[in-house]
Amino acid sequence: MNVIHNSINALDNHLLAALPNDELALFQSKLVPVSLKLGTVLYEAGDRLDYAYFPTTAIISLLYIMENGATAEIGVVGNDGILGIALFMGGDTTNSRAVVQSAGEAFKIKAQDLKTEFGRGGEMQKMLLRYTQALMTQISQTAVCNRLHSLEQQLCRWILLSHDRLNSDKLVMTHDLISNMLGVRREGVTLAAQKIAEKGLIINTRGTIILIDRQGLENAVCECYKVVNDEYNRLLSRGIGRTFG
Amino acid sequence: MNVIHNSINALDNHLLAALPNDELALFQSKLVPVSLKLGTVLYEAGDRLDYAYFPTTAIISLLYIMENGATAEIGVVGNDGILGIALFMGGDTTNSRAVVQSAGEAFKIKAQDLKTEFGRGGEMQKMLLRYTQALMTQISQTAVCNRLHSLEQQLCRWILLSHDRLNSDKLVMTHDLISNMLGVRREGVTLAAQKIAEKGLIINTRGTIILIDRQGLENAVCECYKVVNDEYNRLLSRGIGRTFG
DNA sequence: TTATTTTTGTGTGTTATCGCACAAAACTAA
DNA sequence: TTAGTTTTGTGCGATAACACACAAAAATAA
Repeated sequence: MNVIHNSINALDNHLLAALPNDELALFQSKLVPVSLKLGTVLYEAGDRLDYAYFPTTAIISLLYIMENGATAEIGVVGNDGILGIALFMGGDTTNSRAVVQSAGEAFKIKAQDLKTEFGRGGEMQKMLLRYTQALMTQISQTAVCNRLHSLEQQLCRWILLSHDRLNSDKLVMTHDLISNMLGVRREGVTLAAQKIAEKGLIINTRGTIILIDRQGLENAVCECYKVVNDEYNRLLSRGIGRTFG
Repeated sequence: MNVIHNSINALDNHLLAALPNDELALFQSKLVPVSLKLGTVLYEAGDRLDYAYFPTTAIISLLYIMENGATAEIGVVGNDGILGIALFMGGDTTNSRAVVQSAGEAFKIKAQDLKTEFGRGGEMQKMLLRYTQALMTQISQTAVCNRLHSLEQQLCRWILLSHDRLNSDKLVMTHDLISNMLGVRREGVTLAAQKIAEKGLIINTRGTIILIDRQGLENAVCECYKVVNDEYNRLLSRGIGRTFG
C-alpha cells in the first residue's frame, strides 16, 4: 500500500499523466519540482498567483477565511489535480487560501507558462477545464454536505478524501488542524474521531489518524463521497479513490 | 425601481451586454427568447444539456438532490450569468438540477452553437470562463455560509441574492419553497422570516416576501453576500446588487 | 356561500453542536 | 529527570435547528 517515491515523476500527477505524450514532452521542461512543507501557505486569499502547482504526493487544502478568523475548507487538491485554476479562468486571484495540508512533492510552473499552454487550446486546455468542473462538483458537494450531514459523516469523508490523495494509511493531522478545515470545534473532531474509532475504522493516536478499515469507512460515509469520486472518474477518466502505481 | 420590460432585450443579460458589439451581432441570431415558468426543471441532474440559457428576468436555482430526497441550493443564476456551464467546460452534464426559481424570460442557445462560439476563443470564451470563476466563488461561499452562519443570516443572503437578479421588491416564494432551496425545515424559514420582519426589513405575506429596507438587510446579512458580490464585480466588471437600466 | 386546499403560525420535546473550563496524557527540550 | 508545551479527553450549560403535531389563516374552487 505504502509506495515509497525515490524519484519524483511528473506522471504521479494524474492530470499530467493523462496528457498525450507529445504535449507533455513540450510542457515538461517548464515544470520545476518543489517540496512542500506542512502548513506552508502557497496563496493567500486575494494574492496574485505567480505559479500553479501539480501535486504528486502533497495535498493542498483550499480554505476560506472569515473576518472573525473562522476558517472552512471548500475543497482539496492532490495528485488528482492542479492548484491555480484562477490563472486560466481569467481571474488571476481567488478568495481562497491554499495551504499545504499534507507535506510532499509537487511540480510548479510559472503563471505565464501555464496561460500560454492553456491558450494553445489543445488537450491540455480541455483537461484543465474538465478538472475545473470536477473541482466545482467537489465544492458543491461540500456545500451540501455542510448543510445536511453530521460531523461524524463529514469527518469520514474528509479522511477518505485525504487517503485517496496519499500513499499512506497514516494521516499526520492534529484534531485542531482538522477542525480548522472542517470549520468546527476541536472538541467536535475529537468526539467524532472517537466514535469512528469505536467502530474499528480508524485508530486515533496523538497527531495521527491511522486508517485500518477503508471499506468500513466507505460504508459509513455519506453519499457525498461517492458522488464526487464518480464525477472525477467520469471527467478525468482516471479514478482517485484507488491506489495507483 | 420596478422596471417593466415590454420587449425582451439580449442586453438585459449582463454577460451578453458585456460582449463587444461585433461578437454579439454574430451570436445574436442563435439566441431564441423563451418564457420560463416557476418550477420548471430545465436540467435534471445527470441530463445531457441540449441548450444553454441566458436569463434576463428569470432566476434559475442550482440544486443538489440527495438520495433521501433532501435538497440544497448551491448557487443561483440570473441576468448576471449563463446556465449550462458544463457545455463548454467539457463535462456535458452536471450533478445539479436547474429549476426556475422565479418566472421570467431568458434566451436559449443550442448546445452546439455555444460550444462553437466558445471554441472560437474570442472575448466570449474569456467572459464565460470569468463567469465560471465567479460562480465558483458563489458556490464556495455557500459552502462556508452553510457551515458557519445562522439560518437567519442565510435567509437574508438568499433574499438579497434574489432581489439582485429581479426588478422587483416582491419575491413570490412560499416558505416551503425557500426551505427546499436552503436545505432546512419549512418552520425554520417561517421563524427566520418572522425575525427579519420584526426588524422591519421585510414584510411577510402569504406566498410573497416584500423587501422594504434593502440597506437594513445589507447590514444584517453575513459577510458572504458582499464577498460574492465583489467578486462578480471584479470578474465581470459590472455589478449585480445594483439595479441597472 | 361553503368546502377544500395551501400556506403560515405555534407548541413540545429531542438532538447536534457550540463555548468555555480544565484535567490528563503524550511528547519535547533543558 | 524535570519542566514546559502540545494534544487529547471530558463535563456542563447554552443554543440553534430538528421532527412531529396540529391550529389558524388565507386563498381557491364548487
